[in-house]
Amino acid sequence: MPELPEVETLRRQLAASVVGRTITAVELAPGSPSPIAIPAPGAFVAAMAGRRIAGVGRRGKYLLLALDDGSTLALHLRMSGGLLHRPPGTAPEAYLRAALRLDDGSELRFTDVRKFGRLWHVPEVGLLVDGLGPEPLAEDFTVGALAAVLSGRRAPVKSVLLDQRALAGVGNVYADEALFAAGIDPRRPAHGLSPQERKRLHAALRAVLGAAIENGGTSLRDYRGLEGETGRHQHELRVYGRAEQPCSRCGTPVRRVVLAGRGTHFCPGCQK
DNA sequence: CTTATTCCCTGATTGC
DNA sequence: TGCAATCAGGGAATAA
Repeated sequence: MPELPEVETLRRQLAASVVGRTITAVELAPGSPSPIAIPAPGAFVAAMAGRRIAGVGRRGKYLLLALDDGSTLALHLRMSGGLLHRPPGTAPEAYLRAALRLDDGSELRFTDVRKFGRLWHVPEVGLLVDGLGPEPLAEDFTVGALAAVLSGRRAPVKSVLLDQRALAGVGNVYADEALFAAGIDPRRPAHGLSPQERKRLHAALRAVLGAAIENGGTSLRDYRGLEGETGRHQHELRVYGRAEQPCSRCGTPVRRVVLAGRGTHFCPGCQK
């Protein structure tokens, strides 16, 4: 499940490999639903040809390719989407949904088993990302900013962390990991955290997300880097996917419950 | 405004 | 061994 660290890993790889390249053609695999959200597929293909990739950004879990005419090609991998940069002549992957051919003959390929991922071509990127909450790794994301995110929210703190309008980029894996690192029970009402707990959660979010980026992301079922390589952060997970196994810190079996419709992992011994 | 639930989609896993 | 039912989950849509 690509979350902020996985998308950021891809962004950094793209910055080093495709910025400055020009898109010569786009190929879309048949099948529905179309991976192109906006505009209609035909218009999308026509608009891409001849555009130079001027830069690559990220907002939450959106990857944003800035094009030379000021428009943006946005990509969201959702559950099982992948982005690959392949040399000329590479055989097509299974579940290939879209390919951007570049002027050096290489291809940027979007694959997606479960077909939830989407691409958008928009003249103004704000239309897509303005509703997102703050970036947890931004310099101005202070403890106070986290307090503002949590205030007035009676929902479980994990549900709020997953809410992209509250906080951008955190998904199921890193929400569980950050709450473990902060020693907070994911079921606690968000507004009930003490100042000390908010401080711990703030530090934990930034530490966990930062470490995952340094490790090139978490490769569980689906995520791969731009060259198809696996990340390394799956080896650092403390609670996610470890139900019934002893907590690495206190030995209590890790519990799994369902919260916000998502599998939620925590240590009853460490997280109060 | 809030929170909870359903749905999309398909490979992997589980149950009989 | 085979086949059907269940599970996984990001986010949009819907319900309350």
